[in-house]
Amino acid sequence: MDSTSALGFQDHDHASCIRSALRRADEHCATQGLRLTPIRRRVLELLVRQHRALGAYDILEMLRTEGHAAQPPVAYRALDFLVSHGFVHKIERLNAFIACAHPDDSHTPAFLICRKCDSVAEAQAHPDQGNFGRSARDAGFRIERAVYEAEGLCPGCQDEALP
Amino acid sequence: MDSTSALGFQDHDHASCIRSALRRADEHCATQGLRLTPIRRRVLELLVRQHRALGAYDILEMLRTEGHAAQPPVAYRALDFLVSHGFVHKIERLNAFIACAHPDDSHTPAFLICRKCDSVAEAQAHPDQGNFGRSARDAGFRIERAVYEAEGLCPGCQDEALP
DNA sequence: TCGTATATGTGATAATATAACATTTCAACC
DNA sequence: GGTTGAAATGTTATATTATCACATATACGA
Repeated sequence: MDSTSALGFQDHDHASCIRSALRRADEHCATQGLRLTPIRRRVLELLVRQHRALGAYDILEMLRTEGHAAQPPVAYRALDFLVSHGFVHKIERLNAFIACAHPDDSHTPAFLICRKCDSVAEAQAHPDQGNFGRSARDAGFRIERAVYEAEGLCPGCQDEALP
Repeated sequence: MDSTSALGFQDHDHASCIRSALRRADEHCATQGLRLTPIRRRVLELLVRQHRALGAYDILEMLRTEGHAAQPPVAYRALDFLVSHGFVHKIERLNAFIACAHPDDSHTPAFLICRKCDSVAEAQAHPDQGNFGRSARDAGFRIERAVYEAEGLCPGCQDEALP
């Protein structure tokens, strides 16, 4: 396999991708005094392994098959932690969650969601730039958080019969 | 009152705003052979009048108080119609709906959502431009639809005590 | 006017998310 | 080591958002 891509529609060395994502999370939490408890770490690992967007109830189901207690708050609390510290993003359009592909730098994620195969790639957005940022400034609006999500067809699915 | 603003954080002549929005919808549907049935028109009117984002169940509630039959599909079907023809947008971040502020031209809406007063302004985005569009092109992704939603503070709410 | 497609009425249920409160764990401090 | 307060977890219940399924009604073209 070839090396990890920042964008996500390519192959990559997934085993090392999983290891490094968890290691980075461990290190970040140690540094910041955050508690990456077993459930939180396990939810992150599930998301990193799957490498696609999962609903909270998908995660809950996986936890259950492993014998964890698993009422909905268990999943939502772990996800809240992971999202609020930038390890995971919520994709609003899908009501689903995905492991962050650029966990080191703080950033505004921008998602490219394939409507055919459900793969999701993460790019970076810059809310203060571009037309949207200008509109916000012109309106006197102070942006604190931004959602950028595009739906369409990934390279692989464009090649197949349409639509 | 002063004239209608394209952006939405300013005052405007709301009575004429409502009239013209409905008139434009009537005309557009006549031209395109679409059926703006009484329920669909009523839902559009409710959204235009309120001039803010409403949940499907808020709309349902309003319909009920008017004596319409009002099981959830009634609201969702009307909203589906209005959204699919561009009269109304869904704000994914809020799971709510808002009347389109630029109903004449087909466009990608971009929302500025005030977290304090819940007002929403609609600007325009250009998915093929900017950093996000470039990322999509670089990844070979074909964008068909895009969600741009920013949360923060509107001009009025920035002036008050924070946060 | 007949037939068909579209829209509506209605009951049920699915899918997503949070409230509330008891209990446990953890780490900081004594 | 024991105490304590904050954070995390366990658990029941419920709120919120959205869709399915199927019967009925309405609109519109042939």
